[in-house]
Amino acid sequence: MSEAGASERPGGEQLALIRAAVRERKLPKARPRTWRDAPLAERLPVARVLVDKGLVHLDRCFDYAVPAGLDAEAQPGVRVRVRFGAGQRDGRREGGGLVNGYVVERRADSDFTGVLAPLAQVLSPEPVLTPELLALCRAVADRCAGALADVVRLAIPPRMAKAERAPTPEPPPPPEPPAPGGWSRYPHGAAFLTALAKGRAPRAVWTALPGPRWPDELATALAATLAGGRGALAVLPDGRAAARVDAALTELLGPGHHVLLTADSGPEQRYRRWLAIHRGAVRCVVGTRAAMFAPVRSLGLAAIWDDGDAAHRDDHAPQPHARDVLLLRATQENAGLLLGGHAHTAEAARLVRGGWARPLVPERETFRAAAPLLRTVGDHDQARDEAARSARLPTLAWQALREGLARGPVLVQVPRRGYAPRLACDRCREPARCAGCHGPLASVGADEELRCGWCGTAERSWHCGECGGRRLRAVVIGARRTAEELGRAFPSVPVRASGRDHVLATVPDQPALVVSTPGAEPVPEGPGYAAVLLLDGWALLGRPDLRAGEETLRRWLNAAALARGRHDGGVVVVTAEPTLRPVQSLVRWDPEGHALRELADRETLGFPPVSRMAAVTGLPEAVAGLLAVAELPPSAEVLGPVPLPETPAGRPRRTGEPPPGEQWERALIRVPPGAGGALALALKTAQAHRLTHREGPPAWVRMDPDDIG
DNA sequence: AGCACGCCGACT
DNA sequence: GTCGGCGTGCTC
Repeated sequence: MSEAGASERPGGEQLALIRAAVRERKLPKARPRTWRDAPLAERLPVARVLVDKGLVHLDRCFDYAVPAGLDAEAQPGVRVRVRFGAGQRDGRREGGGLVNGYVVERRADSDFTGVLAPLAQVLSPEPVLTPELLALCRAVADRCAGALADVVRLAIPPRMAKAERAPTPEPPPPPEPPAPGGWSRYPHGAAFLTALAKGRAPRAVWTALPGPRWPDELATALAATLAGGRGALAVLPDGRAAARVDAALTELLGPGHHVLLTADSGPEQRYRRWLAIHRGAVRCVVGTRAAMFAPVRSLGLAAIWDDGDAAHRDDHAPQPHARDVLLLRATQENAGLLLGGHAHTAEAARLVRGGWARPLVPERETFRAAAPLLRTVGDHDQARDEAARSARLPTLAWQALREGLARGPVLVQVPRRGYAPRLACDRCREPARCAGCHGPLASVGADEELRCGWCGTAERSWHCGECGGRRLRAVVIGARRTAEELGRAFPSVPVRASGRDHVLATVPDQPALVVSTPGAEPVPEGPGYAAVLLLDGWALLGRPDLRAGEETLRRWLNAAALARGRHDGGVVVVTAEPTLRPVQSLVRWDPEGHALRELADRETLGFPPVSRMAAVTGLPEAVAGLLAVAELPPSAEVLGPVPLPETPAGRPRRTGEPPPGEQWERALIRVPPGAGGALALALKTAQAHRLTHREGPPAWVRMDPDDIG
């Protein structure tokens, strides 16, 4: 059976021959091939389709023929079904499963030399993958060394036919520009709102004042953008925070102007809301990270709250970070950007230092009026204090607690279990770092040999870079019980616990002992906590993590921001060495200064975010294999590989973590500023190469890894 | 990933 | 000769 024969209209005799061949199993059973005779679209008969398969080596589009019957509906952006996967035989398509995809472009011709398969079906005429969304997904995929189809899957929720059939209401008219409200407490606050309302694209890093007003301020910025006739988007780290901004926005504008996009809503409601945004019926979105791709029409403001929170990174491949996505959107869609929080990341500091964003910071006086009184209890004070030793609580903290409980709720922040850091200087608590690459030192194996967690170099003569100390100590946690004991010490007040599985949204303005792990602090209903105790800070600070200082300060500031102002008797006590940088930054309430110094340090040490990094993980063979094929940029520096700790039993395994029993390795690759794109491309190409050639077990690639020790 | 291709050993 | 092992490579 020749190609020519197949393209002829088969006569009865030929059909009989084919049937005989099928019966004799010379040919597999042919599917109906009505399309071959069906006429194609007259204009632009080729559809370029993004096939929904997230394989890196398939990270390109495929051309399909557009049957005349689908001509009208097969517009760019619509969902289609196509046959994909099987090869060809005798010039005839056979088999191959139906997969979903998106029409990306209609074309006059194809550069594919073979016979195009036809689109099998247009699933819906809704053009969900708009050119803007496609461009954004492409940029995100490139940045994360991921496949376009994977990113599109994050950006567009699964279709629900019922939601699509519902009629779309008209969008409400733009609201009146809101009053500045809390923004009048910031020197450039009103100007920022005006710029948004006038359709400009201001970019700001906002240091929010302590207290409960930031959701109103965020809502006001969104409303100002709406007033200027554009759309707005705010991404928050968790559902609780999103609900607060949602409530503030409803208070400000009433219902109908915005939607809440969080994981709580079911698939149909989620798609319904997404469609309302896509169709322009709603112009403002408040949500968690799933909202970062929300197709807001003519975006005027992309806002993110507390960008240091780990929840802002999606855990689906290729794990984009909401901050990165919103930065890309602000640039691509010419929108304003608001990066707000009580704390500051080094990434935020970099945007300000480079002049890309302006600081939105209140005057020192305003701070002083809003902030609580901040006190520290160092280890030395603690050791001297015999009386409090039994409760493992220094006198100062004890006093603050007792006095606070007389006036209202008291918050006790306790590190979560499992935050056991590795090694630190016995004298000054500075985390022990590798002399070569500044990675964290850890004691590995039974011989307790000291090795770098990044590059694996053995360290035989460690001494502390800060104080010259030569003794190391393993930093241990014993904090949770302390908090439990506190409850017994105050039997007359109720004890409320808030933690990971058990988060309290609010607490009433009554005396109560509120014990919480970082990030789960209940919002006080009244003016704030009378006192906030930040316990065992050294345990957070001692974590062998690049971001330990930044992260500790972030958690402290977020908890301290819930306290009453000092004029209302609000006190915050932190038990950590007062000379440490994050402790000093807390006491001075200086998140910008901390982030700037952090940024400068990381720059000299060659750390992110100035340098960029990628992590390659997998079985040793996989990591080595990928590194062997990767044509890394010449400036790239490979650290490791080193063995990766096994996934702790009990905790669900995250993507890119070893399955139980497998011993994985990790290599870090670091490039200087500007080479991040080239690094991502090189790693993606290497991935594709290994996958097409079936070269051993798979390796995981992650750009900008968070947990780099 | 599937799935079909092709090129070598045990069987009718 | 032919069936089928799974090593290789492609998917419009």
